[in-house]
Order: sequence, then structure tokens, then C-alpha cells
Amino acid sequence: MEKSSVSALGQVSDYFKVLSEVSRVMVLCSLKSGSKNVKEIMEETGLGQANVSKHLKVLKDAGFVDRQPEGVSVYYEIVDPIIFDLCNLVCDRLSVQLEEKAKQSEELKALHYSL
Amino acid sequence: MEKSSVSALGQVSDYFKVLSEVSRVMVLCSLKSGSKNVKEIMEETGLGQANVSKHLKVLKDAGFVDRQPEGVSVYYEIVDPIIFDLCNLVCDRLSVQLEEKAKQSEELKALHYSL
DNA sequence: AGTAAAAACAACAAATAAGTTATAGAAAAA
DNA sequence: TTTTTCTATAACTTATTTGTTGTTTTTACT
Repeated sequence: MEKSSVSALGQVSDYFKVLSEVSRVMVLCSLKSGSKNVKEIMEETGLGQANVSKHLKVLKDAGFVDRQPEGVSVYYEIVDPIIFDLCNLVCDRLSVQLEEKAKQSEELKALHYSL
Repeated sequence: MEKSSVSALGQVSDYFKVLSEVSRVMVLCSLKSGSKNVKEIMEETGLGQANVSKHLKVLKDAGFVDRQPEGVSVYYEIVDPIIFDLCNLVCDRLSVQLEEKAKQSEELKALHYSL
């Protein structure tokens, strides 16, 4: 496997890494309805101040959100709603997986009663 | 933020977590061209045996790949090519980000010469 | 049976990351 | 100016996770 390919794949996995923490996804979700400042994000997510700040920095560095100071507070907003497309794709896939498992469960139950 | 929402978001972030490691994405990529056994994956990715085995377990548990023993070796294959849709979405997004940065760089250069 | 090959598993070391506490900085209000 | 409010940063602790080494298990072959 070529060095350049690995590097490119590394960028992709780094992108996914940003979305691989519940807290960060929660922060993104709280921003889905529009621009919010840190305190509002804290209240909506229930996360601590320093924690939210740190996650927001990660999200900003990765280009997920935009930072906009206004007076004392700082407002953040989603840069590109592609994130939600990604999440929806994953949600659909998870639903399918669950349905398949449910079906298997039903088959097992049927087998049980037929024995 | 509701408990059930957090739980659902946790499932989503767990899904992304699987894709957040270069090694695992490399393994998935090596399987893009078709079913392969562990040794073939090792050769294509350059990863160690135990390491590949562990990543394959993670991928299998998450429902990304299917396991199929054949004689002494075990073949793995992609279950759902949705992963590549996800990766392509991310790649497109990363390209756009890079283009924007390049444009900014050009603007900076132009500014430099005009001063 | 005994050996060889392939993959999984267990245990360990090292690296990475998350959350907390405490502190510092910056802007508005008193 | 002093104080208050909001956010960022640093230092630290703890928890996860990765990769490696060594061992075990399973299957095929002699």
C-alpha cells in the first residue's frame, strides 16, 4: 500500500475521529438549530465549560464549525451541514442492522416453538 | 439533552469510531477489491498479524465485514459498501477544504505583491 | 500421531484522549 | 478603575486504545 494512499486515508480517518466522540456529536447537534454561544451549548449538552471549549476547538480546527466572538461571549455555528448527511447515512445503516437483528431474533423464536 | 438522544448519538459516534483509525480504514480498503484472507490483508497493508486480526474483530463486531473460514485461512469481505460512500463524501469535503485554503493562499500572495 | 501453517487470543507497554480543576485573559458593566 | 461575566488555556488524572510478543487453537499435510 502506497505511502501517499496511507496519508490520504489518514486524513479521512482523522475526519471520522472528530465525529467519534459522543460529546462532540452532541455539541454539533446542539448547533443544528443555529448559532449558539458556549454557555448555551453547555446548557443544552450538560457538558462542563472547559470540556465544551476544548471540543469546540477540535471542531473548529477540523473545519466543522466557525467561531464568532460577540462582546463577552463567542458564538459558534456549523460550517457545512454535510455532517448531518453523514450522520443520517449512518443512522439509516444502524436501523437496517437493528432490523436484521430483530428478524434473526424472530427466526430464533419461531425455531424454538417448532422444536 | 435527552438521555435517549444521547444514547442514539453514542451509537453514531461509535460507528464513526470504527472508521477513525488509519489501520482499520486501510484494512477496509484492501477489501474493496474483494474477499481476502488475513495473510493477504497483512501483505497489502503492511500491518502485523495480531494487529490485523484485532482490527478485523472490531470491524466484524461493528458489522462492517463478514468472516468466512476456508480451510486453514479465514476470508473477510465487506458487508455493506456504504462505507465507501461515507469515505467519498468525506474525501469530497476535504478536497473542498483544501481548495479553499489554496484560494486563501493565492489571495495572500496577491496581497503581498500589491504592497 | 506429528508437524506445519494460519488466525485468534491474552497480556503487556506505550501512546492518545477525555474530563476536571484551577488559572488567566478579554470585554462589558458598575 | 474595579468588578463581573464569559471563554480559553494549562496542568493533571484517569481511561481507552494501539501495537507487539508470546501462546493457543484449528485445520491440512506427511
